[in-house]
Amino acid sequence: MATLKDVAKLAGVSIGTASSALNRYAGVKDSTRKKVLEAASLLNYRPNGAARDLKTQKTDTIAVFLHDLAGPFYSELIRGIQDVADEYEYATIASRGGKGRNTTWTRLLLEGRVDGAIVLDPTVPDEVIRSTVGPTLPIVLLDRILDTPYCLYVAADHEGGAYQVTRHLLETGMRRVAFVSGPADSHDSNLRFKGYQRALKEFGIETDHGLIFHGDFTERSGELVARAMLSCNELPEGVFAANDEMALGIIHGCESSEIRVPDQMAVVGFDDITVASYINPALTTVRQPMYELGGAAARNLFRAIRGDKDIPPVILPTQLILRDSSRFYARGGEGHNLPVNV
Amino acid sequence: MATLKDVAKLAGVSIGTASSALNRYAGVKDSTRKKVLEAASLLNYRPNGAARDLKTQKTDTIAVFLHDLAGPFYSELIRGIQDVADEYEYATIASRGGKGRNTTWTRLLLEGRVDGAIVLDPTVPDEVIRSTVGPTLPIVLLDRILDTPYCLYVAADHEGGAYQVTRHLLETGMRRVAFVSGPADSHDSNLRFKGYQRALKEFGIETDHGLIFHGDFTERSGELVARAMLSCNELPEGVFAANDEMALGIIHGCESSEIRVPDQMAVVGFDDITVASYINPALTTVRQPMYELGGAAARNLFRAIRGDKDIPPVILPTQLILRDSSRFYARGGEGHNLPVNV
DNA sequence: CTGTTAGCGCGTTCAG
DNA sequence: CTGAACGCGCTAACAG
Repeated sequence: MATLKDVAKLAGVSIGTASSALNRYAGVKDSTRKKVLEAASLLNYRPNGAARDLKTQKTDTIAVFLHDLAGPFYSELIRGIQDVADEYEYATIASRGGKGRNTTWTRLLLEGRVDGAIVLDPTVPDEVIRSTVGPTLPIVLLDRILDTPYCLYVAADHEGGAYQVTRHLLETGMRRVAFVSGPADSHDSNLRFKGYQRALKEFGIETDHGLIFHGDFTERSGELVARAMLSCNELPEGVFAANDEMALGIIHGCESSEIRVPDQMAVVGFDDITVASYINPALTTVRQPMYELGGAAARNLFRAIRGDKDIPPVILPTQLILRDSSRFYARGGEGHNLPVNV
Repeated sequence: MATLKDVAKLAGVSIGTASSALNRYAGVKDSTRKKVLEAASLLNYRPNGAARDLKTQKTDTIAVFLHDLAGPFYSELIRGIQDVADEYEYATIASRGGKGRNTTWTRLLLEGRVDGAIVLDPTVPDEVIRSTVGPTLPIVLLDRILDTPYCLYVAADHEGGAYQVTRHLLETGMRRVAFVSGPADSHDSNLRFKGYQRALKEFGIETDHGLIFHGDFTERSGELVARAMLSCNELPEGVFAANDEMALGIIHGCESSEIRVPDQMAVVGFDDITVASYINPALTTVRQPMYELGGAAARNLFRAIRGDKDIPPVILPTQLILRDSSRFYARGGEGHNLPVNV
C-alpha cells in the first residue's frame, strides 16, 4: 500500500504539504495541489484507516448489532440505518455477537473501532453496554431500555400493537384468548404481554393463567406450545403469539393434529415476516415500521454523536395486518395484505 | 478511555512492562503482572484498536459484503463464515455497499481496516477488487470469477444444479421448457443458463430463442415475464427461472390469469429461499449449501491470509428439491421438502 | 526481569 | 505557501 510519504516523494513535496493538499481546502497553491492529486491517483493512494483513526480520534463508522442477520425483517432496518448514515457520510457495519471471549462487540465497542452503535441483539450483555457507552460512544437500543446516559431508545409500539391485535380477536366475541410469550428476559415480549393484558381488562376479562404459555421465539417452541394446548381439555378460541415464528409453529402443530385454523382456533402473530403472507392460512399479524425504525435510530445516534444531550425515546406506531388466520367471516380473497391503520 | 500509560502509572511500572504483562506470557514477574492486571481491570482498560492495528499491521477482522442482508439465505452464509472465523479468532463484520463516493467498501478495503474479505455483492465493482486485493488482503469471490492473484473463488455448482432441475422437467416428457435469466452481467445467472442448455442438448432439443426471457432476479420482473409468456400464442410446458423470487413472480402472474401451476405450466426456481416451501404450490427448486459455502469461503480466506498460494476454486454440490410446482403425478403430500441428492 | 526507545502512518502545529 | 517536527496509543527490540 502506498503511504502519504510515497505520494509526497512522487509529487516532489513534503509530507505535510501533501496532507494539506489532500484534506484541506486552503493554504496550498493550486499547481502543487494538482501535482499531489495526480501522484495520489497514480499510486492509487488511500489514507491508512488505522493511522487516521488514531490521529483524529474518530472512525466515521457506526456498528449495528443484530442477533441474527436473518430476514427481510432486519434487512429493512439496515436499509433505514444505512440511508441515514450515507447522508452523514458514515460507514455502517453489521455484526452478530459471537460466543467466545473475543467477540465482535468486544472489538468494535471496547476497542473503540466505531463512533456509535445500534443494538438489537439480546446476546450483547447489558453490562458491556453500560461499560462502553459514553459521550464518545453513544448507543441506541432497540431491544431494551437502559437508564444510563448516552443510551438511547427507539422502538415500535409493541404494547400498542399487541393491544390492537388482541382487541381484534376479542371483538369477534372471543373470551378465551391465549398468549404465547417469548423468552422471559425479552423486553419486547413483556411489552406485548402488557398490551394483551390491557385489551383483556378493557373487555372485562380476567387473566387466566392457564392460557399463558411460554415459548422462546422459535418456530419449534410454537409447535411445542401447540401440543401443550391440544392436551388441555379445552382449546382456546384464539392465540396471540408474541412473534410470527411461534405463530407459524402453532399453525403447523394444529395442521398435524387436524385442528383447523382459524375455524377451530384463530392464530395471530407479531412482526409480519415475509412468510406470514405466504402460508396457508395467511397470518394476521402486527407490522413494525422497520425502515423508519432504522432511520430514527440512526438519526438519533448522529444527534448524540454530535453532542446533543436529552434525546427523548422514540416510539413508532405499528400496523395491524388482517389476514385469514383470524378471519371467521368473509373468507376468500387472496389472503394478502389488508392493512388497518393504527 | 484509559490508556496503557494510565495502567502503567497506576501499577507503578513502565509502559513497556505493562504491555508485556498484558500480552505476553513470559518475561514478567508474577507479582508485577498481577499488579498490572489489577490496575487494568480497575481502570476498565482496553487497548485502543486503531493504535494496535497500526502497530501490528493487521486487524484480525474480515469483512463480508452482501448485496442485501435479506433472507435466511444470507443468514446461513454468515453463520458458516462466522463459525470458522471464531475458530481462527477473527472478528467478522458484514456490510452492504452503499451508493455514494464514501462507500463502506472504500473504507474497509481501501483503507485497510480488514485483513481479508468475502464478496457476494454485484455492486462492488471488479475494479475495486482488482486494485485492493493482494498478499495483505486476499478476497474470496462468491459471485464472480476474477483471474487475479489472491482472488479466490468459492461457489455452489450453479451449472450442475441448473442442469439437474432442467433435466427433471424434461424427464416428465416436456419439450418446450423456457428459461428466465437474471441480469445479463450476473455470473451465476449465466452459469445456470449453461446448465439449462446442456440438459436441453442432452435431450436433443434445439435452443428456442422464443423461450428465453430476461428478468433481473426480482419478483416483479417474474410477473412481467409471466405476462409476456401469456401473450404468446403457445404457453411453455415448463419454466426454469434463474432464481426463486422470479419463480414466485411467475406463479403469481399465472394466478392472476387463472393459469394453473403446475397443471398447465410447471415452474421451478433456484436458491430455495424460505418462502419457497410455504407458497402454494410449493416451489421445486435447487438448494445451495449456504452454510457450507460460508465455511469453505472463510477457510480458504484464512489459508490465503496465512500465506498459502495456489488455493484452487471450490465448487460445492447443490441439491434438487422437488415440490408441487413441477409435479404432475402423485400430488398431495404436504409440499414439504423432498430432497434428492446430486 | 524491567525501563527506555523507536517507529507504525497520519494530521497539525509552527517556523521559515 | 511549504517543510520539519511532534504525538495519537501501542508493540517490540534492546539496554540495563
